[in-house]
Amino acid sequence: MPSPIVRKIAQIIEVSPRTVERALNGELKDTRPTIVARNARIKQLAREMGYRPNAAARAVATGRFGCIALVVMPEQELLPARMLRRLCTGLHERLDSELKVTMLTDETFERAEVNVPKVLAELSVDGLLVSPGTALHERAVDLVEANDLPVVWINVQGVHDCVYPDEIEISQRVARDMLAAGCTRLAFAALEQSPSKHFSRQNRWDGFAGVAAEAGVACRVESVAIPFVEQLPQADDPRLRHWLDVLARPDRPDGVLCYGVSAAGAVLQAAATLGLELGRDLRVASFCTNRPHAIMGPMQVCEVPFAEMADAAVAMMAAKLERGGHAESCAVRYHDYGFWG
Amino acid sequence: MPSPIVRKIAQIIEVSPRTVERALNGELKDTRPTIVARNARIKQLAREMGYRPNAAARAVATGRFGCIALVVMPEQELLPARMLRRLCTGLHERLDSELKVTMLTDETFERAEVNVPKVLAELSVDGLLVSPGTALHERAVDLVEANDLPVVWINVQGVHDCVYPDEIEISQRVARDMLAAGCTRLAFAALEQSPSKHFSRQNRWDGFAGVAAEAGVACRVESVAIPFVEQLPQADDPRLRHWLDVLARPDRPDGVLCYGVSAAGAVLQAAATLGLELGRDLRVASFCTNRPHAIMGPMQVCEVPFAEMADAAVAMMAAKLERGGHAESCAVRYHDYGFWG
DNA sequence: CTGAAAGCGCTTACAG
DNA sequence: CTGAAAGCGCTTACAG
Repeated sequence: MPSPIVRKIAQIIEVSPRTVERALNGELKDTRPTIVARNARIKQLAREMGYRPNAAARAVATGRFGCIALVVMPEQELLPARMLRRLCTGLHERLDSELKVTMLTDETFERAEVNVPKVLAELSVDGLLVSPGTALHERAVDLVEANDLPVVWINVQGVHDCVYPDEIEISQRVARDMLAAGCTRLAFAALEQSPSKHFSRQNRWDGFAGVAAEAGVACRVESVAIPFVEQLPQADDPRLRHWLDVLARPDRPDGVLCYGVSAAGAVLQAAATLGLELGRDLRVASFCTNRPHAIMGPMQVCEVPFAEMADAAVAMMAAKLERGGHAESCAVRYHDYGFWG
Repeated sequence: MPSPIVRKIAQIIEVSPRTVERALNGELKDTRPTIVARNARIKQLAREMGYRPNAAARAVATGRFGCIALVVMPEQELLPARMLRRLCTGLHERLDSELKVTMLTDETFERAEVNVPKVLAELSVDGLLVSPGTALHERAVDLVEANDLPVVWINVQGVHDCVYPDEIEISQRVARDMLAAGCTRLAFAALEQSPSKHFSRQNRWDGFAGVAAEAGVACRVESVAIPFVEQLPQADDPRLRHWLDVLARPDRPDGVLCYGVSAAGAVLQAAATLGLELGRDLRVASFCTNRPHAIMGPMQVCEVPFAEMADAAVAMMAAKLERGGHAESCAVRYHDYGFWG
């Protein structure tokens, strides 16, 4: 049975409810003025009476939900607003779909069958975008794959159905730029904790060190172990101490690529403290998740291309929804923006 | 008609489909071993056959969607992951609901009736959480209120249905701390562009300057005009130049509260350049949206309590869903964490 | 184009 | 507890 509002409109206009629905859906292509006017009247009435089509009812009838889920992990800070933004608009434009955000918590993993999020336990979306951040829990993979919905993995490196940044290419670019600028002792600044499990850690090093090796230039890792703290960096931060030490050596590096801004902050501050002039004595480049708004110092910043990854993920989802099966993974290129102070 | 899987299970167990559904929903409280075993078998079969209840069908039947929308604006970077996290878990736990994220784009505002997002144009959620960031577009208010769903405004200051941080109280606290530490010339560091329209701009100044005035201590605004750039701060950043100038004066401030980390970065860097010792010559405090991971220098950081706002928003939504009508607005207290280098 | 019917999968309400 | 029926609001498919 049609909704009360639709029935009331039907009564007023003196047509069947089905005709009202057709007019509302724009299914009527009759161009005769009478019909066109009637349809306009129907739409007008619907607006006045506050009619809104029930998306759930349509989903039941069509079997499509018009909704895609974004599955994320709780630890991660890796949910940049610009990615969310592009996912929203991309899904809207390309798939006429909305975005549901779900989180896999620790509880989800612990109590097996009990705490599965509704998106995975019920039928309510047409596909899954999974953005596990830096820590891809094994149980998460199982949970997602237990579902038979189309899946696209974001920022995960795999043979198919993955969208990830081309970390190697950008790292090579940075290394070449440093060499071209005359650097002779390269270093890769990293932290030892969690992100080390993420492919970006290895890829960034491989690309950077690979170019150095080819050129016969020294390159080493400077990795500081600090407990992974959710708290602010401290005044006697171990990262800062480490870099004060490294940059004081006679054979100090003159070109440093930092895994993230956390390491970069330490390098820059140490350099400033030691009176090194950036751009001359030392060149610094850093990856970052979000563009830093605060002044950090003259360095080159490589922003992880989350917006472009979102676009690629939507495109891949569209292809899978249409054709089914697996999709070829997609490495998204960094568009770095130079910034040599 | 029940779903094919349910019917098949019913056939196997030799009961009616309705009984299968009851078992699956845990509606059966009969403790007789035979029944208990049968129900377990039903659940087992459902699992094996990959049965998942159709959320849309349930929504049609019950009139509840089990979903809340988060409406955000595109310009904003104000969608901290921790807020999203708490919204997800809070809605799940307190309302057994999920979260749909929608964005109001410029197109939404321009072409009136055409580009209304589906969440607002259709029936698909039980309520609206609106987080407009720093720029509350007037059309956005209209669009949201045209809907008759329960609404909660996040980070908006209004008489009812709003959840926002208590900017005045925290600013007063900072001012008192600075005075207690012996500061005699206070300054509020701000930028002139967009956030100035947000209530936080006025409130932070009012709280800070109010305490200074009461104590008879000088307090002024140092507001730098820079074009609102989506690009990185530059080497000869106007903010930096301004603060180099301000801190070089003989009557330079010795206690500075910064509107955000963008301003704070300039203050800290200028202080370092001029050889001022933080904590002795100069005390700096700053608001921030996201906890900075990079070392910025010894200062006090007031992190906008987005997680707590999310909790309050969920609680308010729960209340409105239950009781209807308006809810009293809720000012969320900052829990600052001192950090004096 | 129009209308009456059946169907989507689930829940509510009512007999047995 | 169990089952048959009706209903939620929309779409698909089929006559007129």
